[in-house]
Amino acid sequence: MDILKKQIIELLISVGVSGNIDLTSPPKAEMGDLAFGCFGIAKEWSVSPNEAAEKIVSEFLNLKSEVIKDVKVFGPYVNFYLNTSVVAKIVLTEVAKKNFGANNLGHEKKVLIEYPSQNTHKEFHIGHLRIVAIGNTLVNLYNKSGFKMIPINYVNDFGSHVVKCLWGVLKRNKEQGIMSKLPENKQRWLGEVYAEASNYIKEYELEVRSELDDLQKKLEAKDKSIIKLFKQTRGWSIDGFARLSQELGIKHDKIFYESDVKEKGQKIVDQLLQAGIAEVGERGAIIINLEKFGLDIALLRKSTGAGVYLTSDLALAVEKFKKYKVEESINITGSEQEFYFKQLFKILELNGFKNKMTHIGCGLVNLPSGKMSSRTGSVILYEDLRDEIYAKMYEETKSRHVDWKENKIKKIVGVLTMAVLKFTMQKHEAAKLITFDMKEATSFEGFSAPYILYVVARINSLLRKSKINLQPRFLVSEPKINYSLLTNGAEKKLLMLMGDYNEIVIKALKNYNPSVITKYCFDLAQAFNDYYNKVSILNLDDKEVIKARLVLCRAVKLVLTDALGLLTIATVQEM
RNA sequence: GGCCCCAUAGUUCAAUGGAUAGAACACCAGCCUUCUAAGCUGAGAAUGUAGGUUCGAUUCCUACUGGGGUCACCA
Repeated sequence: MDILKKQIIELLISVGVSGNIDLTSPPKAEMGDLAFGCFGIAKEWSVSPNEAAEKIVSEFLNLKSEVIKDVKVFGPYVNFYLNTSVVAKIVLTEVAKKNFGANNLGHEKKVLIEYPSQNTHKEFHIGHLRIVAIGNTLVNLYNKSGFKMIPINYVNDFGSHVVKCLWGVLKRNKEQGIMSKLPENKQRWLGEVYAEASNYIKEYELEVRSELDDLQKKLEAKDKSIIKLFKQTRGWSIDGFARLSQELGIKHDKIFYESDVKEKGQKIVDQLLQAGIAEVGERGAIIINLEKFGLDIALLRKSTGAGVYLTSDLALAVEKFKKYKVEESINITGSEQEFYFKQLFKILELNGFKNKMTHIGCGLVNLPSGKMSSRTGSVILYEDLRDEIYAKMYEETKSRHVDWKENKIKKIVGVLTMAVLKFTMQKHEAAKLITFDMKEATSFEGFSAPYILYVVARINSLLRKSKINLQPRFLVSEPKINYSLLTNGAEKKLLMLMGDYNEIVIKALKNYNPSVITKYCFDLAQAFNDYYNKVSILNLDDKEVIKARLVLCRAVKLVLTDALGLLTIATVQEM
């Protein structure tokens, strides 16, 4: 498609158009395939956009081009009607190439990406799922764009949430002797204990404050009375995360823990204090005044001497660049941490840190009832959502395919479940808050993963039933295909969409927005369903037409599979 | 209260400052003796309010209204 656009842009230049030439898609198929808006050039020529369009079209009548079938004026636009067989040849040849849709914006540049930065001793809910889904896709988008991505995670295993959770475990154990009869999913159990404890603490803060402070001091001093329980519970969380990472397709190069960098962070705080950048605040806490930057006051060290999240993050920033020598570091978190990251980056800057750091704030996942809150129990855990979707999907699949074996159903339902989870979390603009609706998430119609996987399954079925052996994918295109047999509007629409893939990848990357990809998958799948319902692909007399259409169908499958792959969504043969 | 973000059909979401504001769900009317009906076709339905910039504003600016987030011992 780049090739195609380039040809048209060159022709426009040859008739005197200059500047940044951008070709867009007309709103309706009857209005052509590509359009050039004459607003900019009209100004340059000191005529109205409509006059400029007329002038360009009259010049075009003298030009000859294989690609362009016709050129028409629509008000201020010059619209091009393309020769479908030429488009087919170009697009289908491109799609068959290895790594179709890739670009080289990155020039091998090394970039580090940190997500989802969750905590041990706490629950893993659907908000975390969203960050994981988006993070995974960003890694893929960067890699497809010629960057060398290094995904890492930073797990906070040492904050006051750990203290609260341990306090809760001890309390429960004392009251119920619970440690001997723990459930299998201990990571989840810790999350429950944390929620319960933190709820209790909020209510009876004054009574238990000193107990908590004492526990935190013991923990930081690695006191024997608590360190064993800490290590044990920390291990449960970490094992749980490892399982979830595997399940969700996260491939971290390394996992940093707060306990690794905490002491280094404290040293940086000392330096900041000595340099006069930080100061002593209320009750002897160490703070840094960022009011002149509009960033209020940040706490670097508690009055008890204990560090906070910021303390460790200062050291982590240094460590990351030292270890990986990357040109940029990206953090993906929930948008509620935007202010925090502004403070962090400003402090690093004041400390003479010059490396490029970017924060991407993903919109939170709300429920129809409002914000998720473990306090009121209105939290949807990732595992619960997964199981719910799996159950519905299983029922659906079983009722459709009574003859399928249990193993086959389970395998396919497993793929579909992950697809639904990831698609749901990426169908909206990444930065925007979403309202999660269970009913919608477990409905498998319309703008959803099954709709798209269904198209891939249909194409697989066509390819199986055709009994025509197409060339393997990477032997470029089909040498014996008669592209002029692809003529109808639905075919052209599919070709034009596939031709856009390259630009879609770049757009998604530049906006840090995977929803550009989900939307694209849906558009392409929808165009295919339209095609599928309009024409026959296999039930035809002319074998050459069957072959040409099959090659087109296979191209759609390849592009959809690749795009879904960016979203870390796998496809199925049948469903 | 300060700062940041958001406001589009009944609902959930789209739309680099450009053509008649697109989808999905829900609702109503149709399509399986034919390649997978998790599909397709058709109908109704929307830019919070008031200004401004522009040839042109859902998009940019200002104010207002409503919602969310955040603002040193939480992460």
